[in-house]
This record gives sequence, C-alpha cells and structure tokens, in this order.
Amino acid sequence: MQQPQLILIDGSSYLYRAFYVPQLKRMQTTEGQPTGAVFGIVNMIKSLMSEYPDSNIVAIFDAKGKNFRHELYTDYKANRPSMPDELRSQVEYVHSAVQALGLPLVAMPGVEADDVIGTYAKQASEAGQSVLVASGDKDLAQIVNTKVNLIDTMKKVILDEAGVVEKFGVRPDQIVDYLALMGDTSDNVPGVPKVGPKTAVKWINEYHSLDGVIENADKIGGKVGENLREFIPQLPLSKDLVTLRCELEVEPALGDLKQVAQDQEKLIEIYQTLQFKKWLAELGADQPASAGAPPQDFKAGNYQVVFEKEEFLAWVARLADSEGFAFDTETTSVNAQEAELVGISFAIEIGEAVYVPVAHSYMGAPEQLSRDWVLAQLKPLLENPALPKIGQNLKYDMSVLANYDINTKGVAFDTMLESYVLDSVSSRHNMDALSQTHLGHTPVPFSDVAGKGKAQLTFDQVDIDKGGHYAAEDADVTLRLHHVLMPTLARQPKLHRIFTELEMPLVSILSRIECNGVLIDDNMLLQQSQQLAMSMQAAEKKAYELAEGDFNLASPKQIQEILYDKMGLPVLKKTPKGAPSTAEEVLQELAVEHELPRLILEHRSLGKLKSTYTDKLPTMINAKTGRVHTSYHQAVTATGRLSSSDPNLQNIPIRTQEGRRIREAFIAPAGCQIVAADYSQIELRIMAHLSGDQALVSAFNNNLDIHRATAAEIFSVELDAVTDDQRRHSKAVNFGLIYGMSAFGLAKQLNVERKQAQAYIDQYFERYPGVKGYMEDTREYAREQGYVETVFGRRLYLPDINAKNHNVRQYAERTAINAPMQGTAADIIKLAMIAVDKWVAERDDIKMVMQVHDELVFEVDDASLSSNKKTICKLMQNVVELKVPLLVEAGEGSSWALAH
DNA sequence: CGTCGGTCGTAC
DNA sequence: GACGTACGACCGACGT
Repeated sequence: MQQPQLILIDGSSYLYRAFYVPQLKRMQTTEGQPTGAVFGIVNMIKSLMSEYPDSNIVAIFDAKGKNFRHELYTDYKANRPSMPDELRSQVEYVHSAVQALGLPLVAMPGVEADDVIGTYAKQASEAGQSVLVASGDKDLAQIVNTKVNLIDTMKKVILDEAGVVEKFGVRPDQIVDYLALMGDTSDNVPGVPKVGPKTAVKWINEYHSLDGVIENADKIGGKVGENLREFIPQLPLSKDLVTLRCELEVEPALGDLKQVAQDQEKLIEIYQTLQFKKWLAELGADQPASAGAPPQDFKAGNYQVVFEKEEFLAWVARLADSEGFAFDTETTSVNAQEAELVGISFAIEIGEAVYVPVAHSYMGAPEQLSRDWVLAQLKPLLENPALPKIGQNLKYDMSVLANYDINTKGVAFDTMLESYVLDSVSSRHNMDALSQTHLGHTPVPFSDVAGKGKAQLTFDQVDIDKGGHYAAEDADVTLRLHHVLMPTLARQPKLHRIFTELEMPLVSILSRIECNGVLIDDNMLLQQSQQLAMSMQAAEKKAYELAEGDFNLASPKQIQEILYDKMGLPVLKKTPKGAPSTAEEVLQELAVEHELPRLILEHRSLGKLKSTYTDKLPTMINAKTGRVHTSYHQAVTATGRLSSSDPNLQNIPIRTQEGRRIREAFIAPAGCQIVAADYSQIELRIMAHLSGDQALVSAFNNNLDIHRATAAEIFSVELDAVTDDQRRHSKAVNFGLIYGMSAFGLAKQLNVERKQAQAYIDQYFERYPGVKGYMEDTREYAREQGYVETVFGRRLYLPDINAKNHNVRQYAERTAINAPMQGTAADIIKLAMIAVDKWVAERDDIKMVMQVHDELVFEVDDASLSSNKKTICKLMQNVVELKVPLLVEAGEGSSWALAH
C-alpha cells in the first residue's frame, strides 16, 4: 500500500504510550509542566504527515466518561488506575496541537476510540478507499483486511493480513476469539486462566474459532482444560467486550472528515508554551517578533575592505561629517579584557559598509594599515560625545578600545538594549536573532568564517576577504536593526526614557567597572582550597566506612543508591522526575538521625565552596592587571537586573561562616579600603511605595526594624515584646510576599504546619490591607494588559498570565507580583550607579568595582574614606523619591568581608 | 571527546 | 505542584 487515502490515528493509545516512553517521560517546561506525551504524539503525527503527504489524516480519541462496555460488564477497566496528573495536564495540549496541525479530531461519547476507528475504516474500505490505522493497540488487528492495514509508528512496521498472521499467529478474523481466550488484564477483561498467547494460538489453529474451541473443550486435558471448561460461560462476554463496534452512527460522518492546512499561529503559541524550541525554529518562530515591524527586504550590501591610507582617510572624513554611524570591532577573543583588535567595520548608510583590517596575521595575508595609525585617526571621532555611535553590545567594543587608550564617547544606541527594553522576556537579543526577527535576514554565521570546535580560528587567522564581508555585514545589520527598533521605541515614551536615561548611560559605566576589576588575594584562596580539600577527604573517608564501600559523594544518583537502596533510609521527598531526592533539605532531615547524610551534606558544601570559588577565582585573575574582571550582562534578566559571569561575582557566599571567608580574599590595594554600600530592605520599601499601604509606609517612615514591626502586627504584640522566633517567622513572611509565595512554601520554609503558615498570611493581609489590594490589582492588571511595569515604566511581558494550565498560569502570576518590585529595585540601583559614576568620574581617589543587585562596592583611598563614604550614601539614597525613604548602609574595611 | 539536560547550590 | 531573578559545577546520557 503506497499512499493510503485515509489514515486513522488512535490518539488515546498513543497518548498513553508516548507518556510512558522513558526519554519523553522526563520532558517538561522550565515551569514544570510535563510535555513528553504532547511531544511524542505531535512527533508521530508530523512524521506521518511527511511520510504520507497525500493522505487524509484523522485523529480519534476516547471521549470522557464511561462507555457501553462498562454497562456490559461492571468491572470493565476496573483495575486501571485513573489517568496520572502529569498526563491529564497534557491532554488539552494534545487536542489543541492535533487541531492546529490541521487534523480533524473525533471523540465520541459512549463508545471507545477503537470502535470509531473500526467504523470509519469499514465505511472507507467499503467505499473502495485504502485505510491505514495508526495504533499501538493489538485489538485493532481484528479490522485488518485487504483495504485496511495497521501501522505501529513507534516500531515503523506496517501490518497487512499476512503481517497479522505472522505477528499473532492467527488471522485478523480470528483476533477477537484469540483475545477472548486470553483476556486482557489491563482492561480487566476475563479470559481463561493460564491461557496466554501461545495456548490461545494453538487452540484456535486446531479448532479454527472460539466456538470450535468451546465445542471441543472436553478434548483438552490438564489444568488449562479444566480452567477452560469452567470459564466457558464467561467467554461470550469476553468476546463481546473485545469485539469492536464497526456499525456505529458516527459523528462527524466519514465524508465530513477533511484534513485542513496547519494553523501556524496556533502551533507557534503551543510550541512556545511547551518550549518546543526545535519546532519553533522549523516554523521560523524561535525568535518571536517583539517590535512588530515587518521584515524588510534585505538586499545584499556594498561591502568594501580598505587597505589604502587615502581611502581610509576619505572614510574617516565621511564618518566625522555623519550624523552618527554604526561600528563593530573584530578581535581575537570574546573576552574583552584579553581581546586584541584585528579590524573594525563601519556603516553610515544602509547597505553600505566598510571593513578596515589592521592585524590579520596568517601566512600570505596582504599588507594592512597599521593598528596604531588607524586608531590614532579614529580616536577623535570615537571620543567625540556629539557624534552618536550605534552598535550591538557596545560595552564590548568600548572595553576593547579602552585597552588601546580610547575612551569612547557618544555611546548612543545599542541595538541589543533597544531590543531588551522593548521586550526583556520573549526574545533573545544577540545580533543573529535580532536580524532574523526584524530583518528577515540571516547574517553569515561566525562559524562559517572562522570554523567551529577545536578548529576554530581567531579572527586574525581569518581570510581578510571572508572576514571583511562578515565584519562589514555586522556593521550594516546593526545599522538596519537600529532603524527598525529605534522608531518602535520612540513611540513608547516610558520605554524610550528607560532606554536613553538608564540603559545607555549604564553601558560606559559597566565597561569601566569591568575594566577596573577587583583585587583578589589568590594566596589566601589557595590556602583555603587546601584546607577544604583536607576536610573533604576526612568526610569522604568516614562516609566510605559507614557505607561499607567507596562511592562518589558528588553524584546524586550514587547517593540515592547508597542511602535508599542499600541503607534503606526513608524517602521523604522525590524529585520532579520521581527519583528519591538528595536535595539539601531532605538530607538535613535525614541527618538528624543518621551520620552518613550529614557527611554527604558537609562534603557537598565544602566541595561547592572549593570548586566554584576557592579553586576557580584564582584562575580568573588577569595576568596583565593582576585583578579579576567579571562581565556584567545588561540584556539577560526578565526583570531588569544585571547578571554577572566569568566569574559570577553576584553569588559569592556570605550566609555561612566558612563561605564568608571567601570574601576575605576580595581586598583593597595598599592605601585603599573596600567600601560596600547596600540598600536596606529595598524591595519591601518598594512594596510599601507601590501598595501605599498605610501601616507599611508608616513603619518605614518611622525607621522601624521592618521584620519586628511585621511581627508585632501578625502576632498582635508590642514592638519590644516580639520574640526572636516571631521576628524570624515574620521575616520569612516578608520575603515570601515579595516572591508570591504560597502557604505551602512558607510552611516548608519555616518548618511549620501549613495551617499555621496560612494563618500568618491571613493575619498579614488583614493588618496590611493595602498590600493585599495591590497584589490583587497587579494580577488583574497583568491579566488585562499582558504585562506589568516598574515604577519607572520598564515593562515585563507575561505571555502565560491567561494560560489554561494551572501551573503555568500561577507561575506567571507569581512573576507578576515579584517583577515590579525586583524590577524597580534594579532601576533604582542603575540610577544610583549613574549618579555615583558622574561623581566618581571627576575624582581619582575612588573606583566602583562591583554591583550585587542592591549593593555597590568601591575602592576608596584611605585619605578621603569617610567623606567619600558619606557622599556615596547620599547619592544612593536620594536618587529617587518614593513614599518611603531609601536607606543605604555602608561599611568599610581592608576586605569585602570586613566592609559588611 | 564535546554537547546538553537535570539537579543542586550560591547570591540578592 | 507549591518562592522570584540569576550563574555554574557536576553527573550522566547521547552523539560524533
């Protein structure tokens, strides 16, 4: 059968099968919504569609509720557990996906999917059509004939009549008899005890049918014979149960089943929700349009490479006369601190760009203009604040140029940040992605020019013509992106202000902070590493003794085997995947009773400190500067925070004694002190401002200890009667509120009954009704607008806020609560950095060296320590006026640890 | 031998 | 299932 005219998919059978495929079982979205069954079914349908493009494909599912078989036999499917929640939550998606793929979806109440399939197959084959039934269910073998075949797509085998005989040992018309004899444990259909496939086939081949077997029951000896005779009265019922009803009045009628075109938008929506990235890419929708600008035609540009002085000077003149230009540096490294400039490209008009190579050094490379000479010509332009520069991730180019003593000014438009401010959530902001979405153009990939993997060349080894085209295209694409994104941004005044007054000024500041770097005492860290190694060895040795064997203390899987399988400790909690959890809190619980989990915990925390911090940080010290230069990322987080990497300086330990020692290695050079200034309770203050809640506002206005004040309210006691425990519990409530925590989460955090946690929350909302109202309003606003905003108007889209799925929607709701507070805090510290930097720029006795979300860290000369500290606090506190004051606490010391 | 997803743990 | 935002180490499965 080449191309069957009709394909009938047994949706329900695949639903279960896909769900239980081990590889698919683990699939879920980042929010924890399982997706494997949807993936499996959609994958199967897609492959059928591509294999049989000319066939009419229809999907049939079981309808909800009981069917006629339950009436025939009350115990029908009685053994079957109800559908697991992880599968139930996917059914809705499967149905939408099937329909979005263009397939008619049939689900008839009162009968099973198999009956409907049987009926359609019969009608179609009698009308002369060839039919292919896609199912993993053996029951359907009974409807196979010359026109109707069965396919098991998971195993890729087509069963015709001969195939059925080969697989089951009986003909299709004997399948019901065969099934009746065996029974079916999963459906709870009774059969003859001790009769399985082998015996059933033997009997049917001997006596041709169930009736034949029954007639000859006396001739069969042994225990099975006895069983057969005993169960003969049951067999007609069993046969009835396994026989498909192929004479149904089906709705819709066969003639009305017509596969239609895919609904791309709907598919994209589903794939986005379920995070099926590969398929999004197939639909060209992996980068959703945020600016809504129609992709323009991208005509190949006029790209040149410049080798001659005169030609270059002509370009310099043009750049100087322009009203702004896009540029891009090409270098030897993605790390700006280590990067050497290889070339630089410019674009003034769309479609025209030039590349100036200055340091390509492969064998046979043509002679180029000298780097120093080129930079000397460019320096006045690049440092001219009145000449606007456009770039993609300009911080990188600025940092590279800074190492050639060029202090880039007029850093006006960064396309990465234009995109980020427009939509921080649903898009990525790298140039290739932006070009794809907004220009409908795929730039030459870097790997095409430089290769990939081990064989990847640094740009100085890249052929000048190839590299020149690549580099010129980058400048051109950047300019084009700017022309698309900036007008969109300009139409939204609040976002435009965030961009021009917050994000763009920050670019130079971050470049400077990175360039400053921070001084690290590597000897101190190496010593700590050695101590940690010794402690770890000791823990390891004891653990092996207790476990009576060696195992990897760092492997959750092996710990699982030892603790739960070998030692039989109780499983207190499972991971989302169903494996017994070895997470910190679980082991902590077990550690009360047992030594081994305590040792594992100890080993784990020591190992974490060692590998992530004390071993790693010394390797990150730049050989030239002797300092550590992190990268701050300005277009990563959904809320507007910065992130830090290579190394991440925003998660250096502080909460535990041993961890805190790492901060002792963050030091000031001789003659300087570290000053750390952090906003006190900034997110709660923002909550007070946003909600306007009287009690909360007045608590801050009276400069109360906020957790104590909360405790006084929740527990209805006087401020000075608050116990330590009450304060601790209130602190958790305050944090929980910021994160949109539930009673369950709070209970877990505090190790109290859920009821008690709920009582705290209820009491809180009663005492702070403004907060309650604010949270309700925020959810409502998010549902209506599809986004939430910070105080300054930074926008955060919540595409899932109206999702059907409970989990997904709740996740979006928590984000809606948290984002305005976290985002406003991020905006405020960015403003503070701008204010502080303006002041710092005019002095040489202070440097900004780190930002950690609500904290700024400086190196300050001893001489001007106390006055500078005061100024920092003043600048940070007064950067914005809210309904409550901002409080900044600053400390000083020879190390970061001491500055707290 | 590299890539990638899952899990865990650090920060605010 | 259940607390928001990140980065990164390690493990183990998988593919070249």
